Amino acid sequence: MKQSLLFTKTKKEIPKDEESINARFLIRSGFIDKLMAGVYTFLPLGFRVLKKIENIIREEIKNLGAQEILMPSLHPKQNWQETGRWDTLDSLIKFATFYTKNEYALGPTHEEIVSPLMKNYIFSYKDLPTAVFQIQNKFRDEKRAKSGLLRGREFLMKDLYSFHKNEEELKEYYEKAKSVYAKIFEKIGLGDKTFLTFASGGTFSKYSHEFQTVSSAGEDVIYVCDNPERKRSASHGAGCKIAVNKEIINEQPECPQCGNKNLREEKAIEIGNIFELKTKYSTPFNLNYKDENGLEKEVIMGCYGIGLNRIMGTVVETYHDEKGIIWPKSIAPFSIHLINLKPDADFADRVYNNLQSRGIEVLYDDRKDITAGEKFADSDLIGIPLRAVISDKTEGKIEIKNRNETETKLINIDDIEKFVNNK
RNA sequence: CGGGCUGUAGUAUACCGGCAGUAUACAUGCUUUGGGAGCAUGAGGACUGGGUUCAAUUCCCAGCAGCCCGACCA
Repeated sequence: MKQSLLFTKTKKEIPKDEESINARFLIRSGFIDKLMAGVYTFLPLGFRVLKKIENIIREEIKNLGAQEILMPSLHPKQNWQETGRWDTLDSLIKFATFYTKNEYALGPTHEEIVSPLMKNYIFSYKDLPTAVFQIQNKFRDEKRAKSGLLRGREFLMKDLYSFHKNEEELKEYYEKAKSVYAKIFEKIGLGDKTFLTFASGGTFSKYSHEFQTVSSAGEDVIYVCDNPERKRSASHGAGCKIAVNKEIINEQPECPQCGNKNLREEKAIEIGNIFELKTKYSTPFNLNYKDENGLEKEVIMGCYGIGLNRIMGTVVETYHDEKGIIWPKSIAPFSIHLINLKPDADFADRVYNNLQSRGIEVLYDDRKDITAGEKFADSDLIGIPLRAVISDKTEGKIEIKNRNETETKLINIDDIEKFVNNK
């Protein structure tokens, strides 16, 4: 992508009325644009990041055998009345249309839709287990949207629903979902700071589980265990990686996994959660199946969510310096930021075309009449992990630098790929 | 939903009961190119409604919007 063609521009001024680091950097650098409180447009750069996150999630969720679908955002009133949540769920956005006076809701979650949907397809124990997921915008009437992408009124979410014959089968799936989730956050670059957190609400383990990323921008308070004696197999060994949510710390004052009593209080952002729904939604919608003996039984359900916008905001909160964002490679909008400082673009154009032909995602700052300082400042702000500079000083070579380092290297064009692919 | 603060140009801000100023971004021209460059010229502005007043962008009230704190958050 040639930067001269990018319609967005960076801004020097810090946006008024944006306190959070993620909103400030993402708006200044042209990743997002605010429409209203908690509602943002994803601009070309931001959209690329969102898609990267989405693809990582999609790829991993396949390991759970779930099939991707897309359910409507516009929901009929009746489905929400079946469960009573039309009246009890404060954050449900409800409205009546002007002409027909029909009443609808905008989907904040999809238990009320997916349960009657699957009733059309699940009849027998032979149809179970099965699972569906979607990546879709959700709507919630947050009383107080805040902190940029961290708490929005419209946001992209991956929601997965699993259907089982019995609780043992659900539990098995639930455990598998736990490890898939850990893998996802690892890939996105939040693994080191993300803790499997025990919260209230479960039954078979008496807990539900949240994935909480330690951050000063977080709204939640958790008590983390990073006991190095007990390393979680799925992680890279940053200790136990378990935490307890504040809401249950009094009943659960020690690490549920290793018994460590020295838990550390931290603020954290909830970026994912997993719930056992059991028959909470199969009952009102009569979602049943026939077992081997022809007996009618209720389908056992689980649900599993990940907030994509929130992940993007959390990454910016976690990885930045005073100059701008520092994207992890896996979700950066581009792999390399190529900057031309020479008066003529011949060599830089060749390098750009060469990289493109090798399938490397490159943002090429080909803008004329922009000073070196401004290009560097923009590059730091946008935060692509690798920067390549071509100037009169580089004499046919390319100066390369990681965003999070100060050391530069002069290399030949053929060696660029090594830097793109390696850490 | 309670409390507080704030609405001035695309953005960020200043002053003021009587001609609204600056920076940045934008347009044009020239100069400039290793850390947000310089000169010149140009275009662009007081959230909405009501009140007080000879006169309101300024003071008062209401609405709307935004931010912060709290409560809430499948």
